[in-house]
Amino acid sequence: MHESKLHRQVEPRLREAEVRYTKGRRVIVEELATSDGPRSAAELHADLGATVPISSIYRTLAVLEESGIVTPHFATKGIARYELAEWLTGHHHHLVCVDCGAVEDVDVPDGYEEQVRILVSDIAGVARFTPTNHALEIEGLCKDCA
Amino acid sequence: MHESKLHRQVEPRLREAEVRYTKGRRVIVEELATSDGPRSAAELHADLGATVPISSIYRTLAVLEESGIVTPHFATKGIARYELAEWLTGHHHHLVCVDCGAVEDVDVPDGYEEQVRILVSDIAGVARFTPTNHALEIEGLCKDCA
DNA sequence: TCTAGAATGAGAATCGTTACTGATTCATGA
DNA sequence: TCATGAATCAGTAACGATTCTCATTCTAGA
Repeated sequence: MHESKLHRQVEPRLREAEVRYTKGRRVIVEELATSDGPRSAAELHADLGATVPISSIYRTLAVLEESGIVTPHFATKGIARYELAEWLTGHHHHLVCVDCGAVEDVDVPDGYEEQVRILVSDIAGVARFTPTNHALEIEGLCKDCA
Repeated sequence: MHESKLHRQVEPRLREAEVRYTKGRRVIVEELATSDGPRSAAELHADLGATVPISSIYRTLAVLEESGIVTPHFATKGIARYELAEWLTGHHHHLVCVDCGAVEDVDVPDGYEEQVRILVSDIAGVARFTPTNHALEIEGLCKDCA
């Protein structure tokens, strides 16, 4: 996705939330857009060469989460990783390496995704649960750790 | 599941790992067996009426995890919840309430589960990923929060 | 029973994360 | 452009979950 297009999508959403789209926030959004999986605050801090204080990263992520720009992800013990929300990136699932903890995004072919949607609504119906989203986490060994 | 049967399953596995199946460990295993979803260390501490020190609970959970008796679960920010491993309870998935944070186990009918298994192995194949397990997390509102 | 190694209890230390504070930057209207 | 107040920033303190340390207690085998 082109950065400018991304910013054009994010900006109105933040304006609606009465939050400024500042340079610091743009940097985080761009960094998340170029990652191929969710990133933790510490990883973003390193990615950006420690140019942004860790506290600002946490604060920015909190603001972006509240505005629906990013979503948190908790597959690994003790740390939260964030990625751009699905309305920006499209629906996808995760490959979680049980060895090194890396998380990679994967797209699911439409036919399969349809099956999953049916499955989810059936299961939820039986349990009197109102589903809003679903996540298929595939655990295993990534190509580096295999 | 009868407690005695459960202990008969757990015991040899711990012996194999050269770990003792002590009274404190039995108490945690029993408590997990009677819960209908994963429990955090703090929740177990409360469930057991603070009779077991919180540090012992963490240590016991770590030992049980290493021996493959329990598996951790991280759907909620900042806290780990544990449940008996699937070889003791059967394969299942989770309903995660985005409002109150409660996690409930749910069984998936065989036909559906087969679809999911095929989906997982296909996706993993494309990404050169070696899957060991998968988890379908259904987020939404539980019957109390709807 | 005795002994060595394992497990436990209690508290301190650590880690990721969040909250707070004062300084700085920004957006707006004169 | 300049002044003003609001928003944001950086740095640090505080926080809760988890891990570590070590003295004590327990357990299994000699």
